[in-house]
Amino acid sequence: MGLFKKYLTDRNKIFKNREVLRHSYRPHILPHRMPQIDEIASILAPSLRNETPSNILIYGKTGTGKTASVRYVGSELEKASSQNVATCAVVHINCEVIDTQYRVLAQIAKDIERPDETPSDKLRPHIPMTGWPTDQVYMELKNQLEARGGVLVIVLDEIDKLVKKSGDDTLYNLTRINSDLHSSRVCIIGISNDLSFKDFLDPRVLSSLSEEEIVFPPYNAPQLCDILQQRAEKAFVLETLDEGVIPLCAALAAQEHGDARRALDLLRISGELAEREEAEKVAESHVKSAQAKIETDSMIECISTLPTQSKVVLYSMLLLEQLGHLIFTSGEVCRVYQELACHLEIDVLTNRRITDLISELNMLGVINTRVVSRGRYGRTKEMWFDANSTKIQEVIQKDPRLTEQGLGQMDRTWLKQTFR
DNA sequence: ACTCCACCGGAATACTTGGCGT
DNA sequence: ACGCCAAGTATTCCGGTGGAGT
Repeated sequence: MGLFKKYLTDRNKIFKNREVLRHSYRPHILPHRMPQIDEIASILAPSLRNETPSNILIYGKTGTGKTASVRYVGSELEKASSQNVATCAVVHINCEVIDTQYRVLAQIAKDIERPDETPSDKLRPHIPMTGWPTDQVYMELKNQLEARGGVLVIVLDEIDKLVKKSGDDTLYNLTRINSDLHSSRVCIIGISNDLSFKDFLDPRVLSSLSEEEIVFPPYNAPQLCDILQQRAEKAFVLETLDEGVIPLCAALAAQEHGDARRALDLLRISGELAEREEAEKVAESHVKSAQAKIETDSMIECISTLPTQSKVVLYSMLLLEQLGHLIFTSGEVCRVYQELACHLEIDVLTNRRITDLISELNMLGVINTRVVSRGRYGRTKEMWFDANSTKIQEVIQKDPRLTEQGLGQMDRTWLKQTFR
């Protein structure tokens, strides 16, 4: 009973409304996105006169406000059309969740069902979540579109995921659906954060889909400041943020590709840290700890999901570091790995494979590597940890096969002799 | 049953500079 | 002093395999 009491009382010292800082929160004003919003709006405007708007392809890194902007324009469009004769509707589909042709078509059909359906609509068969041939779903969707008329804007969020998982058939069908329709029109907006997905597309689909292209550039530090400022006013109790907090969050996130989500995470976690240590205000020191926390958290997450073999390779490096080596070569790591793998009675991979795993660890940012040529003594790759490796060791040893007991019997004298 | 993908390793080729021959 | 060689992996290319998904 009394356990949570202290959390209930003076809890609102720092946060007024924490939800405002979450990714799912949708602000009413999107700072520094007016040019993009205006462009989208001007492209979609013909739909209010019952004309077909151009299809749009939108690019931009994560956290640049693509989805939020499109949703904003979409809701404004629906608002405008309700005062107008023409009927415009917007369907928003996240292709990371809905990732097959069947489910995309079914979802669109489901979303355009109107609550005020006439009796004849009631007779219309409901598309089941599974069971129909895809062309039948396609036909049914077409019928529904014809029945409701007007213009339907279909937003395909994370469209690259859809193309990657189930090819470009869906897009092909959707782009040519207009030629089968008489009393209604369809417009497609594709949102992607990966430019290279165009390569997987049929040229015809691509040209039809990218009649208009809009790029969302990353935010710079001052822009992120504005965004944070706007949210902070709603999220935090007045005067609980030190002056430098927001600029620091913005600067750190701007270094990291200008991701607004990252900036909001930083701000939120800074606040949570301050709250936890019952500070009066959020200080810059909290932001720095938040940054470190985010980094180690993602590192821990990353390492713990590594395949066993990679962990063993990483452990080999840790052993070398404990022997006082700050920098090790691939040859050394391979030798330690082989000994280690032998003791653990797991498959011993060849050096060929180890070098691949090392490169992978480098890509993930767990270690740093550098290729060096040592003249007569060959060419090798040097690697080292940059953060404190103790965290990494803790995570690695959570793997049941890599605990101290399992390795206690290992012949460490061999190690010491070889790598003095 | 069939396809696709992640994982694996062999062989060939690329790379770079200290050392050695001249 | 100069230039080529060789060491020792990196890197690339490619083909095989087993398991997951459909």
